[in-house]
Amino acid sequence: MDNESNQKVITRFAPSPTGFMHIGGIRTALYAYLYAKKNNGSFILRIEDTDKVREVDGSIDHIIESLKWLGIEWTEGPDIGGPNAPYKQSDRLESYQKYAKILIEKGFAYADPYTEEEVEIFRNKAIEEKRAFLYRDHRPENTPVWDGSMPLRFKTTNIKSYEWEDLVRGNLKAGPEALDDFILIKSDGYPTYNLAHIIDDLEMGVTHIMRGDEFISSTPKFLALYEALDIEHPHFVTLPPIMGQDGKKKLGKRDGAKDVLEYKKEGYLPQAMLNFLAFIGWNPGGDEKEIFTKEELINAFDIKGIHISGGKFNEEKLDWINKEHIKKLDNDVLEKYIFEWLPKELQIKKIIPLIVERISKFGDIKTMVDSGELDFFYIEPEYQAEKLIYKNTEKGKVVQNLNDTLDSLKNMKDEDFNLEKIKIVLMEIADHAENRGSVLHPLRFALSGLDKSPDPFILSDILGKEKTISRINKAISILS
RNA sequence: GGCCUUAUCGUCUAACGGUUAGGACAUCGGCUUUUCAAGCCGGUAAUCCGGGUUCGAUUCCCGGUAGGGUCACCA
Repeated sequence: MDNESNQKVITRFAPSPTGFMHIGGIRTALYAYLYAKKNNGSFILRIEDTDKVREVDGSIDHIIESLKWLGIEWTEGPDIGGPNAPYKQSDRLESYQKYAKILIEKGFAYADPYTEEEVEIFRNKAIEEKRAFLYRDHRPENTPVWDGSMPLRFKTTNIKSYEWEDLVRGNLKAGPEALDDFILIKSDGYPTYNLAHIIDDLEMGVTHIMRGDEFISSTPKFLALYEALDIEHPHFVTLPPIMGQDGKKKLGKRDGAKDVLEYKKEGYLPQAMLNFLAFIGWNPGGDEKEIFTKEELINAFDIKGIHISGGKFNEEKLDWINKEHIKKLDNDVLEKYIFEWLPKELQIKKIIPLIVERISKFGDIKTMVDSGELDFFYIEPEYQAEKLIYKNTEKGKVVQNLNDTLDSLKNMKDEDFNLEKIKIVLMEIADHAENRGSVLHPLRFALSGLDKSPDPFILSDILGKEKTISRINKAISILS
């Protein structure tokens, strides 16, 4: 346990319901979850719905569905309640009001009489002059009594540099420029993130805050607020950014970050996703092992292994991880997974072994379905004649081989037409040919019409005698 | 622009002053098999640049360069 103080670890994931969950958000949730689990602590799901303009209907359900799919389970949250309920910030307005009043009384907060437009003018002037915008440069001398109709701002009274410890980044510092009179309560009565998250973390006893590096810059403001309230701050755990596939930009909703549930639709296993996400920005050290189950991740997780620099989202690696997790599935689980993805026409027991055989090679069944690898079963394949030719084999020889296989298969009794017997019959012909490929390749192609496909034995078995024979006939006629 | 911050193969990374700089994905080559694939084996490939500190720097310090973040009545 790397929790020094023997205090129970309490982490939280606090998304705002402004749309879908993307990779970055999920990864933050995952680390908070893993750390809490590792230390037998609590993991809180808290909804930060203080921005009523940006709120998107259905987001909360979507967030919950995303986390549940991945198996990231919370011990307290809006759907299950808990000792610190409620878990939606819009239901906690009284708390924020209470602390706002305390701040006003202490002289740490004041009403902002400017309109948004007036502040905007100040800001634009600063941008024009290539300065950082600071509201406190424009702080009015005499501020009105706060009646809730105006924003309430934090009053920065101690302009100084701050230094603080981050469990990942070490000692961080920022100059006085980072301090400003930020808004605590908006004119619509809702608190800003700045105030709300600090009050909630305090009331919920959060010990470790996992969050992205975009919060480093605003940490001095939070530190000033912690000081004003005379409370201790939780440990800061800054996570490295996840960059987009193309390389440069931090992965965000605007830059093509996908909804995690999209990955579910694409056939990725939740455990593969979890494994992959954990490894963008964290590593247990050592070599070799890269495939981890959720339990193994919990066991291995350590804040010391979190990286400081960002990593790119690499889908090729995700594909490989997914493949490895598919290989680990028990047969009955795998069958269930396969059936979920199969088109109705293919939902027959007999095809399962074929797919089981193929799936660990392709990595995911969605790819198999989308690439048309399974269409051969109910759609007669179309292909170019030359595709039937194996390497340098003469055309006449190919036709002859196809005729030989056709005759042998025709002669099989219907009740003998099964995988085992088909294999014996076909291998008999193949072994007597100058090379096996000249027999097996044309047959495989005639049956599937695919460059990559299962072997001709299993194809024949699944298609059945009638379809197998008619497709061989078709191939012969194409070649003649 | 101010402030903060980062930097190892193409990509994800290991290394906690001393290694032939290791692994994985991708790529390339070989082997094997029942065609293709898959599998197995192997190869190519990296410490951003310049100064220090040190007997010795990927590792510590400074500067440069290049990235990222932030400067909202968003979180």
